[in-house]
Amino acid sequence: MTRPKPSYHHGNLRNALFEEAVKLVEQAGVENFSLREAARLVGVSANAAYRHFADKSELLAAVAEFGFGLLERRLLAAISAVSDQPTAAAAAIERIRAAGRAYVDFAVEHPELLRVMFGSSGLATLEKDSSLQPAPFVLLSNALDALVREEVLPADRRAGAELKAWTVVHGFASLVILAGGADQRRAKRAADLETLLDFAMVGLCGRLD
Amino acid sequence: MTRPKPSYHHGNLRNALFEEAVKLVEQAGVENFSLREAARLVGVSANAAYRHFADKSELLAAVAEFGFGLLERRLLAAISAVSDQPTAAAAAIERIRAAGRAYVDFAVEHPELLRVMFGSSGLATLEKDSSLQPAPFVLLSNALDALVREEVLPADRRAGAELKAWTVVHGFASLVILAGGADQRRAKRAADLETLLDFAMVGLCGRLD
DNA sequence: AGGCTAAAGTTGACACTGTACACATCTATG
DNA sequence: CATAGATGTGTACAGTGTCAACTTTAGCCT
Repeated sequence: MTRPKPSYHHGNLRNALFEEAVKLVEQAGVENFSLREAARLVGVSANAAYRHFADKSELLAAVAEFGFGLLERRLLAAISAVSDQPTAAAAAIERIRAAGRAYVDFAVEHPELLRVMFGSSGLATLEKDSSLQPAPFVLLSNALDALVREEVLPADRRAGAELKAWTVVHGFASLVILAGGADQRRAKRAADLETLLDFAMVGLCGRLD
Repeated sequence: MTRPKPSYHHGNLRNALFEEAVKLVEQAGVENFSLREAARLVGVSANAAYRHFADKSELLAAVAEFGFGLLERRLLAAISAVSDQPTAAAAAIERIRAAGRAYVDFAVEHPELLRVMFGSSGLATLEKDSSLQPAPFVLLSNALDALVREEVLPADRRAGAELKAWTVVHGFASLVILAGGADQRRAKRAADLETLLDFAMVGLCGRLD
Protein backbone atom coordinates (compact mmCIF):
# COMPACT_ATOMS: atom_id res chain seq x y z
CA MET A 1 0.00 0.00 0.00
CA THR A 2 2.41 2.64 1.17
CA ARG A 3 5.23 2.79 -1.31
CA PRO A 4 8.77 3.09 0.12
CA LYS A 5 8.66 6.84 -0.30
CA PRO A 6 10.02 7.35 -3.79
CA SER A 7 9.76 11.09 -3.47
CA TYR A 8 9.90 13.85 -0.94
CA HIS A 9 6.36 14.86 -1.70
CA HIS A 10 3.66 12.38 -0.95
CA GLY A 11 1.37 13.48 -3.74
CA ASN A 12 -1.90 12.62 -2.10
CA LEU A 13 -1.33 13.29 1.55
CA ARG A 14 -4.63 14.92 2.34
CA ASN A 15 -6.55 11.91 1.15
CA ALA A 16 -4.16 9.39 2.68
CA LEU A 17 -4.40 11.07 6.07
CA PHE A 18 -8.13 11.25 5.81
CA GLU A 19 -8.49 7.57 5.01
CA GLU A 20 -6.13 6.60 7.78
CA ALA A 21 -8.15 8.76 10.16
CA VAL A 22 -11.38 7.02 9.21
CA LYS A 23 -9.74 3.65 9.75
CA LEU A 24 -8.24 4.58 13.11
CA VAL A 25 -11.38 6.21 14.40
CA GLU A 26 -13.48 3.20 13.49
CA GLN A 27 -11.01 0.87 15.16
CA ALA A 28 -10.28 2.70 18.39
CA GLY A 29 -12.78 5.52 18.76
CA VAL A 30 -12.36 9.26 18.55
CA GLU A 31 -10.95 9.69 22.02
CA ASN A 32 -8.05 7.41 21.14
CA PHE A 33 -7.35 8.96 17.80
CA SER A 34 -4.03 10.72 17.45
CA LEU A 35 -2.94 13.02 14.66
CA ARG A 36 0.66 11.91 15.03
CA GLU A 37 -0.22 8.25 14.76
CA ALA A 38 -2.11 8.86 11.54
CA ALA A 39 0.86 10.75 10.12
CA ARG A 40 3.22 8.00 11.25
CA LEU A 41 1.15 5.28 9.60
CA VAL A 42 0.99 7.23 6.40
CA GLY A 43 4.75 7.54 6.51
CA VAL A 44 5.04 11.25 6.97
CA SER A 45 6.21 13.63 9.68
CA ALA A 46 3.76 14.77 12.32
CA ASN A 47 3.59 18.32 11.08
CA ALA A 48 2.92 17.48 7.46
CA ALA A 49 -0.74 17.16 8.36
CA TYR A 50 -0.90 20.86 9.09
CA ARG A 51 -0.42 21.65 5.41
CA HIS A 52 -3.82 20.07 4.77
CA PHE A 53 -5.79 20.53 7.97
CA ALA A 54 -5.78 23.54 10.26
CA ASP A 55 -5.81 21.27 13.28
CA LYS A 56 -6.92 17.90 14.58
CA SER A 57 -10.56 18.85 14.79
CA GLU A 58 -10.62 19.81 11.14
CA LEU A 59 -9.48 16.34 10.18
CA LEU A 60 -12.17 14.88 12.40
CA ALA A 61 -14.70 17.17 10.80
CA ALA A 62 -13.75 15.67 7.45
CA VAL A 63 -14.30 12.23 8.93
CA ALA A 64 -17.70 13.33 10.20
CA GLU A 65 -18.62 14.66 6.79
CA PHE A 66 -17.63 11.37 5.23
CA GLY A 67 -19.87 9.65 7.75
CA PHE A 68 -22.84 11.71 6.69
CA GLY A 69 -22.16 10.91 3.09
CA LEU A 70 -21.94 7.22 3.82
CA LEU A 71 -25.14 7.34 5.83
CA GLU A 72 -26.89 9.13 3.00
CA ARG A 73 -25.82 6.48 0.50
CA ARG A 74 -27.04 3.76 2.83
CA LEU A 75 -30.42 5.40 3.27
CA LEU A 76 -30.75 5.98 -0.44
CA ALA A 77 -29.86 2.41 -1.26
CA ALA A 78 -32.32 1.06 1.29
CA ILE A 79 -35.10 3.29 -0.01
CA SER A 80 -34.54 2.38 -3.64
CA ALA A 81 -34.32 -1.31 -2.85
CA VAL A 82 -37.96 -1.38 -1.74
CA SER A 83 -40.04 -3.04 -4.38
CA ASP A 84 -43.08 -5.16 -5.12
CA GLN A 85 -45.51 -3.64 -2.70
CA PRO A 86 -49.23 -4.30 -3.20
CA THR A 87 -50.12 -0.59 -3.19
CA ALA A 88 -48.38 2.73 -3.59
CA ALA A 89 -49.28 3.55 0.00
CA ALA A 90 -47.68 0.35 1.22
CA ALA A 91 -44.57 1.21 -0.76
CA ALA A 92 -44.34 4.66 0.83
CA ILE A 93 -44.65 3.12 4.27
CA GLU A 94 -42.10 0.46 3.52
CA ARG A 95 -39.65 3.03 2.25
CA ILE A 96 -39.75 4.92 5.51
CA ARG A 97 -39.31 1.75 7.49
CA ALA A 98 -36.43 0.67 5.27
CA ALA A 99 -34.72 3.99 5.91
CA GLY A 100 -35.13 3.46 9.63
CA ARG A 101 -33.56 0.03 9.42
CA ALA A 102 -30.72 1.36 7.33
CA TYR A 103 -30.03 4.09 9.87
CA VAL A 104 -29.81 1.61 12.72
CA ASP A 105 -27.72 -0.79 10.67
CA PHE A 106 -25.34 2.03 9.95
CA ALA A 107 -25.12 2.88 13.63
CA VAL A 108 -24.36 -0.71 14.54
CA GLU A 109 -21.74 -1.13 11.86
CA HIS A 110 -20.08 2.24 12.37
CA PRO A 111 -20.73 3.29 15.95
CA GLU A 112 -17.56 5.32 16.25
CA LEU A 113 -18.25 7.10 13.01
CA LEU A 114 -21.66 8.07 14.31
CA ARG A 115 -20.08 9.36 17.50
CA VAL A 116 -17.81 11.64 15.49
CA MET A 117 -20.71 12.84 13.38
CA PHE A 118 -22.70 13.85 16.42
CA GLY A 119 -19.75 14.72 18.61
CA SER A 120 -18.13 18.07 19.14
CA SER A 121 -16.25 17.93 15.82
CA GLY A 122 -19.34 16.83 13.95
CA LEU A 123 -22.67 18.41 13.14
CA ALA A 124 -22.18 21.45 15.34
CA THR A 125 -19.06 22.57 13.46
CA LEU A 126 -20.11 21.26 10.06
CA GLU A 127 -23.40 22.99 9.48
CA LYS A 128 -21.76 26.31 10.18
CA ASP A 129 -20.39 26.65 6.67
CA SER A 130 -22.59 24.18 4.82
CA SER A 131 -25.74 26.22 4.55
CA LEU A 132 -27.86 23.37 3.29
CA GLN A 133 -29.38 20.82 5.64
CA PRO A 134 -27.56 17.52 5.96
CA ALA A 135 -28.66 15.31 3.10
CA PRO A 136 -30.10 12.50 5.23
CA PHE A 137 -32.57 14.96 6.65
CA VAL A 138 -33.78 15.87 3.17
CA LEU A 139 -34.25 12.21 2.32
CA LEU A 140 -36.43 11.73 5.35
CA SER A 141 -38.40 14.82 4.49
CA ASN A 142 -39.15 13.56 0.99
CA ALA A 143 -40.18 10.16 2.27
CA LEU A 144 -42.64 11.83 4.62
CA ASP A 145 -44.05 13.94 1.82
CA ALA A 146 -44.71 10.73 -0.10
CA LEU A 147 -46.53 9.41 2.94
CA VAL A 148 -48.82 12.43 2.84
CA ARG A 149 -49.37 12.09 -0.90
CA GLU A 150 -50.51 8.51 -0.42
CA GLU A 151 -52.83 9.72 2.33
CA VAL A 152 -51.41 7.49 5.00
CA LEU A 153 -50.06 10.47 6.91
CA PRO A 154 -52.88 13.03 7.34
CA ALA A 155 -51.72 16.44 6.10
CA ASP A 156 -52.67 18.05 9.38
CA ARG A 157 -50.22 15.72 11.14
CA ARG A 158 -47.36 16.47 8.79
CA ALA A 159 -45.84 19.22 10.94
CA GLY A 160 -42.94 18.03 13.04
CA ALA A 161 -42.97 14.58 11.50
CA GLU A 162 -39.24 14.75 10.71
CA LEU A 163 -38.46 15.43 14.33
CA LYS A 164 -40.56 12.50 15.47
CA ALA A 165 -39.11 10.03 13.01
CA TRP A 166 -35.55 11.20 13.52
CA THR A 167 -35.95 11.15 17.28
CA VAL A 168 -37.11 7.55 17.36
CA VAL A 169 -34.51 6.24 15.00
CA HIS A 170 -31.62 8.20 16.45
CA GLY A 171 -32.69 7.41 19.99
CA PHE A 172 -32.81 3.72 19.27
CA ALA A 173 -29.46 3.83 17.51
CA SER A 174 -27.90 5.57 20.51
CA LEU A 175 -29.29 3.04 22.93
CA VAL A 176 -28.19 0.14 20.77
CA ILE A 177 -24.66 1.49 20.54
CA LEU A 178 -24.59 1.88 24.30
CA ALA A 179 -25.92 -1.56 25.03
CA GLY A 180 -22.69 -2.62 23.38
CA GLY A 181 -22.70 -4.96 20.43
CA ALA A 182 -21.52 -7.63 22.82
CA ASP A 183 -24.61 -9.30 24.23
CA GLN A 184 -27.15 -7.51 22.07
CA ARG A 185 -28.31 -10.32 19.84
CA ARG A 186 -28.81 -9.36 16.26
CA ALA A 187 -32.24 -10.97 16.03
CA LYS A 188 -33.46 -9.38 19.23
CA ARG A 189 -32.34 -5.97 18.03
CA ALA A 190 -34.12 -6.35 14.72
CA ALA A 191 -37.32 -7.40 16.48
CA ASP A 192 -37.10 -4.43 18.85
CA LEU A 193 -36.65 -2.14 15.91
CA GLU A 194 -39.74 -3.48 14.12
CA THR A 195 -41.78 -2.92 17.27
CA LEU A 196 -40.40 0.55 17.45
CA LEU A 197 -41.22 1.25 13.81
CA ASP A 198 -44.81 0.14 14.40
CA PHE A 199 -44.89 2.39 17.40
CA ALA A 200 -43.59 5.33 15.39
CA MET A 201 -46.08 4.77 12.56
CA VAL A 202 -48.98 4.69 14.97
CA GLY A 203 -47.75 7.82 16.68
CA LEU A 204 -47.22 9.58 13.37
CA CYS A 205 -50.38 8.63 11.55
CA GLY A 206 -52.65 8.09 14.51
CA ARG A 207 -53.36 4.51 13.53
CA LEU A 208 -51.81 1.25 12.41
CA ASP A 209 -51.93 0.31 8.73
CA MET B 1 -13.19 26.94 50.25
CA THR B 2 -9.76 25.37 50.00
CA ARG B 3 -7.91 26.02 53.20
CA PRO B 4 -4.26 27.07 52.91
CA LYS B 5 -3.12 23.49 53.34
CA PRO B 6 -2.75 23.23 57.10
CA SER B 7 -1.57 19.65 56.83
CA TYR B 8 0.29 17.32 54.57
CA HIS B 9 -2.75 15.12 54.23
CA HIS B 10 -5.77 16.60 52.58
CA GLY B 11 -8.25 14.62 54.57
CA ASN B 12 -10.98 14.46 51.97
CA LEU B 13 -9.12 14.25 48.70
CA ARG B 14 -11.29 11.67 47.03
CA ASN B 15 -14.36 13.79 47.43
CA ALA B 16 -12.62 17.04 46.57
CA LEU B 17 -11.24 15.58 43.35
CA PHE B 18 -14.59 14.16 42.46
CA GLU B 19 -16.38 17.47 42.96
CA GLU B 20 -13.74 19.32 40.98
CA ALA B 21 -14.11 16.76 38.21
CA VAL B 22 -17.86 17.29 38.04
CA LYS B 23 -17.35 21.03 37.87
CA LEU B 24 -14.66 20.85 35.17
CA VAL B 25 -16.55 18.36 33.05
CA GLU B 26 -19.69 20.46 33.15
CA GLN B 27 -17.74 23.55 32.19
CA ALA B 28 -15.49 22.26 29.43
CA GLY B 29 -16.68 18.81 28.45
CA VAL B 30 -15.14 15.39 28.97
CA GLU B 31 -12.67 15.68 26.13
CA ASN B 32 -11.09 18.73 27.74
CA PHE B 33 -11.00 17.30 31.22
CA SER B 34 -7.56 16.71 32.65
CA LEU B 35 -6.67 14.75 35.73
CA ARG B 36 -3.71 17.01 36.42
CA GLU B 37 -5.80 20.14 36.24
CA ALA B 38 -8.27 18.75 38.74
CA ALA B 39 -5.43 17.88 41.11
CA ARG B 40 -3.90 21.32 40.63
CA LEU B 41 -7.16 23.09 41.41
CA VAL B 42 -7.65 21.00 44.50
CA GLY B 43 -4.15 22.00 45.57
CA VAL B 44 -2.50 18.64 45.40
CA SER B 45 0.15 16.96 43.29
CA ALA B 46 -0.85 15.23 40.08
CA ASN B 47 -0.17 11.75 41.35
CA ALA B 48 -2.13 12.08 44.57
CA ALA B 49 -5.24 11.19 42.60
CA TYR B 50 -3.91 7.71 42.03
CA ARG B 51 -4.33 6.91 45.73
CA HIS B 52 -8.08 7.21 45.23
CA PHE B 53 -8.74 6.31 41.61
CA ALA B 54 -7.04 3.61 39.57
CA ASP B 55 -6.92 5.91 36.58
CA LYS B 56 -8.63 8.79 34.85
CA SER B 57 -11.50 6.71 33.57
CA GLU B 58 -12.36 5.58 37.08
CA LEU B 59 -12.77 9.18 38.16
CA LEU B 60 -14.99 9.80 35.15
CA ALA B 61 -16.99 6.72 36.00
CA ALA B 62 -17.65 8.26 39.40
CA VAL B 63 -18.83 11.41 37.65
CA ALA B 64 -21.12 9.33 35.46
CA GLU B 65 -22.55 7.58 38.48
CA PHE B 66 -23.22 10.92 40.10
CA GLY B 67 -25.03 11.96 36.95
CA PHE B 68 -27.33 8.98 37.12
CA GLY B 69 -28.08 9.76 40.73
CA LEU B 70 -28.86 13.36 39.91
CA LEU B 71 -31.07 12.33 37.01
CA GLU B 72 -32.93 9.91 39.25
CA ARG B 73 -33.61 12.62 41.82
CA ARG B 74 -34.87 14.93 39.10
CA LEU B 75 -37.22 12.31 37.71
CA LEU B 76 -38.46 11.42 41.15
CA ALA B 77 -39.08 15.05 42.05
CA ALA B 78 -40.94 15.67 38.80
CA ILE B 79 -43.10 12.61 39.27
CA SER B 80 -44.00 13.43 42.85
CA ALA B 81 -44.76 17.03 42.01
CA VAL B 82 -47.70 15.99 39.83
CA SER B 83 -50.94 16.75 41.62
CA ASP B 84 -54.54 17.74 41.28
CA GLN B 85 -55.50 15.68 38.29
CA PRO B 86 -59.21 15.05 37.60
CA THR B 87 -58.79 11.28 37.48
CA ALA B 88 -56.28 8.69 38.55
CA ALA B 89 -55.70 7.82 34.90
CA ALA B 90 -54.94 11.43 34.08
CA ALA B 91 -52.49 11.50 36.97
CA ALA B 92 -50.69 8.42 35.70
CA ILE B 93 -50.38 9.95 32.26
CA GLU B 94 -49.20 13.24 33.62
CA ARG B 95 -46.57 11.53 35.74
CA ILE B 96 -45.03 9.91 32.68
CA ARG B 97 -45.05 13.15 30.79
CA ALA B 98 -43.52 14.96 33.74
CA ALA B 99 -40.72 12.41 33.81
CA GLY B 100 -40.11 12.98 30.12
CA ARG B 101 -39.87 16.72 30.64
CA ALA B 102 -37.53 16.25 33.57
CA TYR B 103 -35.25 14.04 31.49
CA VAL B 104 -34.99 16.62 28.73
CA ASP B 105 -34.53 19.46 31.22
CA PHE B 106 -31.71 17.51 32.77
CA ALA B 107 -30.10 16.99 29.38
CA VAL B 108 -30.32 20.68 28.58
CA GLU B 109 -28.94 21.78 31.92
CA HIS B 110 -26.19 19.15 32.12
CA PRO B 111 -25.34 18.16 28.57
CA GLU B 112 -21.75 17.29 29.36
CA LEU B 113 -22.79 15.22 32.31
CA LEU B 114 -25.11 13.23 30.07
CA ARG B 115 -22.29 12.72 27.60
CA VAL B 116 -20.14 11.20 30.32
CA MET B 117 -23.00 9.01 31.49
CA PHE B 118 -23.51 7.58 28.04
CA GLY B 119 -19.90 7.84 26.94
CA SER B 120 -17.20 5.23 27.09
CA SER B 121 -16.58 5.80 30.80
CA GLY B 122 -20.28 5.72 31.55
CA LEU B 123 -22.99 3.10 31.39
CA ALA B 124 -20.88 0.51 29.62
CA THR B 125 -18.30 0.38 32.40
CA LEU B 126 -20.71 1.07 35.24
CA GLU B 127 -23.26 -1.67 34.86
CA LYS B 128 -20.50 -4.25 34.86
CA ASP B 129 -20.26 -4.34 38.66
CA SER B 130 -23.60 -2.84 39.63
CA SER B 131 -25.86 -5.78 38.98
CA LEU B 132 -29.06 -3.82 39.40
CA GLN B 133 -30.55 -1.77 36.58
CA PRO B 134 -29.91 1.94 36.67
CA ALA B 135 -32.51 3.49 38.92
CA PRO B 136 -34.04 5.82 36.32
CA PHE B 137 -35.04 2.77 34.32
CA VAL B 138 -36.90 1.34 37.30
CA LEU B 139 -38.75 4.60 37.79
CA LEU B 140 -39.93 4.52 34.21
CA SER B 141 -40.97 0.91 34.57
CA ASN B 142 -43.11 1.68 37.59
CA ALA B 143 -44.75 4.63 35.90
CA LEU B 144 -45.69 2.38 32.99
CA ASP B 145 -47.14 -0.21 35.32
CA ALA B 146 -49.34 2.50 36.78
CA LEU B 147 -50.47 3.32 33.27
CA VAL B 148 -51.58 -0.27 32.82
CA ARG B 149 -53.35 -0.32 36.17
CA GLU B 150 -55.37 2.72 35.16
CA GLU B 151 -56.19 0.99 31.92
CA VAL B 152 -54.83 3.71 29.71
CA LEU B 153 -52.07 1.42 28.46
CA PRO B 154 -53.62 -1.89 27.30
CA ALA B 155 -51.87 -4.79 29.01
CA ASP B 156 -51.17 -6.45 25.68
CA ARG B 157 -49.20 -3.37 24.67
CA ARG B 158 -47.12 -3.28 27.82
CA ALA B 159 -44.20 -5.26 26.38
CA GLY B 160 -41.34 -3.11 25.23
CA ALA B 161 -42.96 0.07 26.49
CA GLU B 162 -39.82 1.07 28.40
CA LEU B 163 -37.78 0.87 25.25
CA LYS B 164 -40.25 3.02 23.36
CA ALA B 165 -40.50 5.70 26.02
CA TRP B 166 -36.78 5.76 26.68
CA THR B 167 -35.99 5.90 23.00
CA VAL B 168 -38.16 8.92 22.37
CA VAL B 169 -36.99 10.86 25.37
CA HIS B 170 -33.33 10.01 24.97
CA GLY B 171 -33.43 10.62 21.24
CA PHE B 172 -34.95 14.04 21.69
CA ALA B 173 -32.49 14.89 24.41
CA SER B 174 -29.60 13.93 22.13
CA LEU B 175 -30.90 16.01 19.27
CA VAL B 176 -31.53 18.98 21.51
CA ILE B 177 -28.01 18.84 22.88
CA LEU B 178 -26.66 18.70 19.35
CA ALA B 179 -28.76 21.56 18.07
CA GLY B 180 -26.70 23.50 20.58
CA GLY B 181 -28.36 25.50 23.33
CA ALA B 182 -27.44 28.58 21.30
CA ASP B 183 -30.29 29.22 18.91
CA GLN B 184 -32.66 26.60 20.24
CA ARG B 185 -35.28 28.76 21.88
CA ARG B 186 -36.56 27.50 25.17
CA ALA B 187 -40.20 27.90 24.25
CA LYS B 188 -39.79 26.19 20.88
CA ARG B 189 -38.07 23.26 22.51
CA ALA B 190 -40.80 22.87 25.11
CA ALA B 191 -43.46 22.92 22.40
CA ASP B 192 -41.57 20.33 20.36
CA LEU B 193 -41.33 18.15 23.41
CA GLU B 194 -45.07 18.31 24.08
CA THR B 195 -45.76 17.31 20.49
CA LEU B 196 -43.34 14.47 20.91
CA LEU B 197 -44.98 13.35 24.15
CA ASP B 198 -48.37 13.28 22.43
CA PHE B 199 -46.79 11.29 19.66
CA ALA B 200 -45.30 8.81 22.11
CA MET B 201 -48.57 8.39 24.01
CA VAL B 202 -50.45 7.67 20.82
CA GLY B 203 -47.83 5.18 19.75
CA LEU B 204 -47.80 3.53 23.13
CA CYS B 205 -51.48 3.31 23.83
CA GLY B 206 -52.77 3.23 20.30
CA ARG B 207 -54.87 6.32 20.77
CA LEU B 208 -54.89 9.85 22.14
CA ASP B 209 -56.44 10.50 25.56
C1' DA C 1 3.47 7.06 76.01
C1' DG C 2 6.39 5.42 72.12
C1' DG C 3 7.32 3.12 67.85
C1' DC C 4 6.06 1.10 63.62
C1' DT C 5 3.22 0.24 59.61
C1' DA C 6 0.60 1.42 56.02
C1' DA C 7 -2.05 5.06 53.96
C1' DA C 8 -1.74 9.39 51.71
C1' DG C 9 1.10 12.84 49.33
C1' DT C 10 5.49 14.20 46.97
C1' DT C 11 9.03 14.54 43.31
C1' DG C 12 11.00 12.93 39.10
C1' DA C 13 10.75 10.53 34.95
C1' DC C 14 8.95 8.56 30.53
C1' DA C 15 6.40 8.25 26.54
C1' DC C 16 3.06 10.34 24.53
C1' DT C 17 0.11 14.25 22.61
C1' DG C 18 -1.18 18.87 19.71
C1' DT C 19 0.86 22.63 17.77
C1' DA C 20 4.32 26.70 16.52
C1' DC C 21 8.47 28.11 14.11
C1' DA C 22 12.18 27.91 11.06
C1' DC C 23 14.21 25.35 7.51
C1' DA C 24 14.49 22.01 3.39
C1' DT C 25 12.87 20.31 -0.89
C1' DC C 26 10.39 19.78 -4.73
C1' DT C 27 6.83 21.26 -8.70
C1' DA C 28 5.24 24.16 -11.65
C1' DT C 29 4.95 28.50 -13.75
C1' DG C 30 7.03 32.79 -15.45
C1' DC D 1 15.98 27.83 -16.46
C1' DA D 2 15.30 30.28 -12.44
C1' DT D 3 12.55 31.14 -8.84
C1' DA D 4 8.21 31.29 -5.96
C1' DG D 5 4.87 28.80 -3.63
C1' DA D 6 3.35 24.56 -2.01
C1' DT D 7 4.52 20.73 0.60
C1' DG D 8 7.40 18.04 4.08
C1' DT D 9 11.01 17.89 7.84
C1' DG D 10 13.24 18.90 12.42
C1' DT D 11 13.32 20.86 16.61
C1' DA D 12 10.96 22.66 20.45
C1' DC D 13 7.46 23.62 24.07
C1' DA D 14 3.79 23.02 27.04
C1' DG D 15 0.74 19.73 28.52
C1' DT D 16 -1.06 14.99 29.27
C1' DG D 17 -1.62 10.01 31.77
C1' DT D 18 0.88 7.02 34.40
C1' DC D 19 4.95 4.52 36.76
C1' DA D 20 8.49 4.12 40.55
C1' DA D 21 10.81 5.53 44.50
C1' DC D 22 10.73 8.63 48.30
C1' DT D 23 8.58 11.31 52.48
C1' DT D 24 5.29 12.51 55.70
C1' DT D 25 1.99 11.45 58.97
C1' DA D 26 -2.11 9.26 61.30
C1' DG D 27 -3.42 5.67 63.97
C1' DC D 28 -2.88 1.23 66.15
C1' DC D 29 -0.30 -2.16 69.26
C1' DT D 30 2.21 -3.06 72.93
